[in-house]
Amino acid sequence: MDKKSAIAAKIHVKPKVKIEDVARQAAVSAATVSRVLNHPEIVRPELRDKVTRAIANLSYTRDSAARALKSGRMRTIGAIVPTLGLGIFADGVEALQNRLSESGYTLFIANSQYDQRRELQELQSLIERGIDGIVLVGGWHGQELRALIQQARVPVITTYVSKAQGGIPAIGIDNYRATRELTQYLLELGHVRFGTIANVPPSNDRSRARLDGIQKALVEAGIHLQPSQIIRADHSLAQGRSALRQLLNDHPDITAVICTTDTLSIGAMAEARKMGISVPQQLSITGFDDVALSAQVDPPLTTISIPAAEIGRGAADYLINAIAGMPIPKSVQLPYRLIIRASTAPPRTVPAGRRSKPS
Amino acid sequence: MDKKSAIAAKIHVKPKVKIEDVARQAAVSAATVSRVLNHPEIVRPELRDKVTRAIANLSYTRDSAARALKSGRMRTIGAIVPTLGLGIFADGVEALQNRLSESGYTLFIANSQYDQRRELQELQSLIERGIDGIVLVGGWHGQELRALIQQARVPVITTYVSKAQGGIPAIGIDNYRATRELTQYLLELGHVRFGTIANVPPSNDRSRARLDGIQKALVEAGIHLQPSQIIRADHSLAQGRSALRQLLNDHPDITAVICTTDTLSIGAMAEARKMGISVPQQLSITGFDDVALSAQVDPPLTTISIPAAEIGRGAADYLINAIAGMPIPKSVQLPYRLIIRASTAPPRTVPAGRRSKPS
DNA sequence: GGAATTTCTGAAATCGTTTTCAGAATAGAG
DNA sequence: CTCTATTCTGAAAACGATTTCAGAAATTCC
Repeated sequence: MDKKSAIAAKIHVKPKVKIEDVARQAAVSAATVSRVLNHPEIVRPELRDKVTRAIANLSYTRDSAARALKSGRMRTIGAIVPTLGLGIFADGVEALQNRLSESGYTLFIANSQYDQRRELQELQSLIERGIDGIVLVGGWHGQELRALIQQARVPVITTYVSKAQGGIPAIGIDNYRATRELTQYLLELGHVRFGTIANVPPSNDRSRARLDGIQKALVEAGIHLQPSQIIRADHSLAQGRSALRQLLNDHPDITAVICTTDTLSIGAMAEARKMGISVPQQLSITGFDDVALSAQVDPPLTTISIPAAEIGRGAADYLINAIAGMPIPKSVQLPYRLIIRASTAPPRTVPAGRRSKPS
Repeated sequence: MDKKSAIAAKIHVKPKVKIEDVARQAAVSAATVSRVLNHPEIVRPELRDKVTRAIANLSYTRDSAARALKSGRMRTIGAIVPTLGLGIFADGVEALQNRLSESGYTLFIANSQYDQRRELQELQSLIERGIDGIVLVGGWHGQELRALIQQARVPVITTYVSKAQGGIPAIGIDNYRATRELTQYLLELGHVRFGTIANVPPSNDRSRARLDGIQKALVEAGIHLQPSQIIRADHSLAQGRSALRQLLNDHPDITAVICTTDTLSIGAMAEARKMGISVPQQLSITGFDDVALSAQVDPPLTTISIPAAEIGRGAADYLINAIAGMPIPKSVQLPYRLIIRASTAPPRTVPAGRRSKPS
């Protein structure tokens, strides 16, 4: 008997409650129920209450597929980030999701693993799903991707960069100016011999812009970096370590190391400690991103702070407005902040000690 | 003239190509096109080719809303995590998304900010969207939430814990056993006086299980922790710092501090360094999670490693199977690993020096 | 109190697929 | 070469909500 009823329960999957059931219970038409749901103000309060009660009673929830089909809107945004493993992206996505959720939108998420091929696939899949808007990271996207977007006629915004590229609007900071300012600060401190650790891949346009900013500032000061003064590294602490080692091996007289990422600089700082080099007395190190950890390491890291949450919120607002057909800016430039902490100091006037390092 | 054509272009939004257009071009019926799309093997190769070509020609993509409406499946999974800011969750979500994507599913993401109220809302929204499966984190969810899930008859899995609770299957590690083993290791090292830093909220059942595991191991060794030996802290480096300070202030003779989270232990280590206490010589510190940073700090942290990526993948597989009606396990227990690094050592036989701390 | 507005409500068409059902075409058997 | 089995294919009916259009009810005005 038990078994039988269990089976029966399983067979009778669910007599899904639909809008007409609500209409019947409230003794109105389906149209009215729909109106209560979508434009409550246009239906007489009396009826509205009856309907609301019936909805609660039957615990009715509308079928979003049917709704999407009829209205042509999925109420859904898609985001493709290189990886969620980076705090800075995770924060942005979280803010994006929160803001979207407030407006009744839901967020689809995908990650590209820094691979353009992969990004394109995920975008394709998202578009097939009929999303209403897209959030991308960075400005460097293939021609194919742009074509796909244009054909799908879906609003897009690209984040963490400040310049619209290929017609895609952007929201973020000016990476180039940021590192340029940071480098100028180091120059003002009196540094002359620099090393740079930049994250790969170079196809990453944010990394590229950051590197350009550094070089620009240096060139303006008459300093030209040799290729061996620029180490490329994966985005990891371990690579930051080995990069610093290599840098100091080739150029023992360097007094400042500029990294394009906090992770790299924290790795570099760890290695410096291991090598017995004191930061910032003997070596200044800077980062970029201002992740939570950066304020807590010893010494606290001088870096550039990116308003990730604002970027996320801004992207959400942008898309919501774009979908609603409201006027939208071509791109939004958010302020970065140069955070000066204790990992930077003027160079020793007579850089000694390290000079004697054998070969 | 330019203007006019621009307007015309704007007005003619998009003559969306639908299945019938493809059918017409291929000179078959809409039904056949649908079949080619969904069960290619049952249609004659000759026709199939014609249809495939027509699809490519018109670059047709099916409307997922209509598809979802008719077939009753959204091909969508929803995940609600406490926050994406924690690397451990971000990694899990990333793995989840990757696996889902391989199977043609898309991932909705929401975050609850560790708030049950919020979690419920997001779940409601996800269910209204007609998702086919749900991924939750942790085992402690309100009665309301369970009712909602049951009513929606959607497969669910809860992650990062190992025991099914309230009928919700789980995939993850046994947090209780993990800290118990870790604590036993410290006991074997010879430690007798312990401090604990546990992350709040206590409603967090993973944190709770970890704390229980610690206490169980200690009690087995005849050691009872006083309330003041257990500090509760938010999940942040800064709180780890202040917790350690408080702990040592109240109990200067402690030789080992067990933290329920790497973040807390890294904060604690930073504070120990500042206080001039050497780790592990004077104080052993342990963490939980094995985040990327833990291997890189100085000294590298002894901790428990959680297989986040496997959890993500496992959750994806579980839901995909559940949706397909395949047999599914009640819950899956994945192995954690005790990673012994350099932040732990036997206690000094004569704990000196720190004793003299004033007050 | 009746006519002219104004405000609400309901019936029915529609969104784009999927799928059932039956009929057409092909193959196989005698 | 006809008759029965097999495959395949197409017409049409869902899926469940939204929205237009027109008609009913309530309100206002003279």
